[in-house]
Amino acid sequence: MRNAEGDGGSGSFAEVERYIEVTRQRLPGYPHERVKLARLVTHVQKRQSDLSNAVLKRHGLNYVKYTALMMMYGTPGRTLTPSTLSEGTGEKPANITRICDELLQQGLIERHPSAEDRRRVDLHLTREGERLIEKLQPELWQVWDEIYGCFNAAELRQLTRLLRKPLARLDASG
Amino acid sequence: MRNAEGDGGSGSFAEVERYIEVTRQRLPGYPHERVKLARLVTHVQKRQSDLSNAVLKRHGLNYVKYTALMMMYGTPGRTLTPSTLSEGTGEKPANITRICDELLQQGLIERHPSAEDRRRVDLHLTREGERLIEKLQPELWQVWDEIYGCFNAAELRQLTRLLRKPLARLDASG
DNA sequence: CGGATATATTTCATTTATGAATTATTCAGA
DNA sequence: TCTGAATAATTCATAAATGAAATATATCCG
Repeated sequence: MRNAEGDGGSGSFAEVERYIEVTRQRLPGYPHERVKLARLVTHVQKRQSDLSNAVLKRHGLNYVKYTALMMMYGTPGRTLTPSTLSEGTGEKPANITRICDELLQQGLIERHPSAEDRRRVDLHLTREGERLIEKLQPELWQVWDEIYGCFNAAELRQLTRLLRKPLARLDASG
Repeated sequence: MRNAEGDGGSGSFAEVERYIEVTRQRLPGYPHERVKLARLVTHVQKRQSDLSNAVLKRHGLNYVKYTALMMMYGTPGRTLTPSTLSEGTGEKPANITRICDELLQQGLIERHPSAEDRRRVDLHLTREGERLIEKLQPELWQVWDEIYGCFNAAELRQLTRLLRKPLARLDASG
């Protein structure tokens, strides 16, 4: 009743693997393992943002806004700048501005011109922002459990170690 | 190997790891490994879609449109339906409709009512679509190499095996 | 010092993606 | 057979994200 694809067997990704396999046979040299990995990453990412958005929506947030708040929460002084936020979330600066406008509207952050560098803006998590974050945690931990609960400690370490590699590589090469 | 792999180093993800660590100290029970993994997945996904979009843009495509075309290319008969596309790409049906409108405009696919089930629509890759795909491959393989070239065969297998797990799990639980 | 260049943020137009409602068809069961 | 539920696709209003240009400040170096 609740799953859209019950009969297909082991889930929608099986289908994806099938068409990658056909393509591999059509295109000599097709890097099917890398492609499959890329598709997996996309799917997992979609799932995690869909699931967490479902939770966050009830509290007037979405995944990006929440991540922004969490970055402030995890910063000494609970203050950082839009560019740090942009790097940390992967969102483009223009989007960060919009996100912060909204968080400001909601009273979850404050915006102040930076003292040291007047091009900069300091974004500071308000007490209300902190409270919201703390209230939210249990629901989100449940989401992470739902998605990543299938991994034991060793697998988590393994995955983390591996997925860091392509980021380091790209950082270096632009 | 040419990557600057130090984990205390320059990459933007080091910053992310730092704030996760602080948060971990503030919030007892914070599932920092799972959170870190989630953030990694987001970052890697962003990078791969950014990089491939840069290539695809030159050919009037984007990552989703391209994936849609590839799914058709890898399907016997080069024909499938919007719902298959939606599952395979992770995009919502409304977006698939829009995507297909555009691909149609570009002459890369055709749309026909399905014979067996008249609710359905058959999406068929045109000869021109095929040609575009084949022309594009070398450039894209370069992108996948740029991102995933850091992995050897064993690591690719490992990652693929691991990342399949959360998808299977979510498929089952809705 | 002062001009060129780089960095930080924002604005605005546009592209891309989603939710909710709608239409059409199929299917399951009384 | 008929009726209600499920499925497939689309439309439309709206949200979310981006690129490119604009603004303001900082830094580099003659």
